[in-house]
Amino acid sequence: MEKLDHLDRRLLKILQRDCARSLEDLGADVGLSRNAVWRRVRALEEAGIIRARVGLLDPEKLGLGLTVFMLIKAGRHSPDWLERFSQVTRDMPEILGVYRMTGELDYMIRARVADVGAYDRLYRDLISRIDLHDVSASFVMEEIKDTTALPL
Amino acid sequence: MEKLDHLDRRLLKILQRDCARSLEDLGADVGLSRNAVWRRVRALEEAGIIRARVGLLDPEKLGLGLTVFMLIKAGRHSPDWLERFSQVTRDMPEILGVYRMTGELDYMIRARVADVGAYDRLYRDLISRIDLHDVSASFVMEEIKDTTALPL
DNA sequence: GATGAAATGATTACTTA
DNA sequence: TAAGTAATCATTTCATC
Repeated sequence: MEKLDHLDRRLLKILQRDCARSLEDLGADVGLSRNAVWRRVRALEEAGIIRARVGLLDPEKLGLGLTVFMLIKAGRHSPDWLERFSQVTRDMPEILGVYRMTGELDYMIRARVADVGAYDRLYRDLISRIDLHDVSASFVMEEIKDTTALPL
Repeated sequence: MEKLDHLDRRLLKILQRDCARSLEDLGADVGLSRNAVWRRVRALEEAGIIRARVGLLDPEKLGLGLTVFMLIKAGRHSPDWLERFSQVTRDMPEILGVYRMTGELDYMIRARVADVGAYDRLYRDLISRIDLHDVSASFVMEEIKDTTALPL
């Protein structure tokens, strides 16, 4: 896919906030026929620019009121260790994000759990599966902002 | 809305990975007629358990290859300061997440930018708008996992 | 929870600029 | 190459059982 033009950007801007809008509706917003919109959206999907359309659930209502960030030092730094760490964290559904970082801390984990007790179980579970040198947790008291919408 | 049953959970599990599936399709997966699925999904939306349906875009393909976490100490702790901090960060589209934390650091910001230069502009922009005592940045070298799907 | 009708929306083929 | 028109096909929505 070639460069995005102004209309592509406007469509993406809308779709990354609400992907349930009809083509007609989108067309009215950006000033195109529903077909022109359809073709553009399909091209954006095929190019992988739109990676997925997903439902965003309310964590509070599902009993997942606590977000925790875990700051991790690895201890070991072999490729095997990283491979295992990746596998283990990908397999744990409470873990939503795992990032290898620059700076003092080696890795950061973002997780969603019910409460501090559930975090403790997650922590024990994790360290039983993989060797970690140092782990410290920071809990989120307030989510001031949290969006999946990228700047366009 | 009353408690979620097994079928609700199965539907949510599917929808939070792909919300473009047809009702028929979903029904085949969970063993329900399209209409039974329709009613359940609508109830989940009305209860706010499904908060939104959004398109997830590929940050790399949009020239936003760098994720940065900013660890922030506030300096001031007045309600006014917090109000202004919230407003300022909500207004900056590169900033995707802002969290008030327990522990030593007061706030954490998650942002997406093109490169280190773009981060520097974001940083300057932020500190020009709000008084911050201490800011340190950690860049993401590798995204091992990053999902919007909650554990069900 | 199921059935089926009516309304809406998505997709295709074709035409135009 | 990109967009519009119109016909067709699929899906959603809703009344009724």
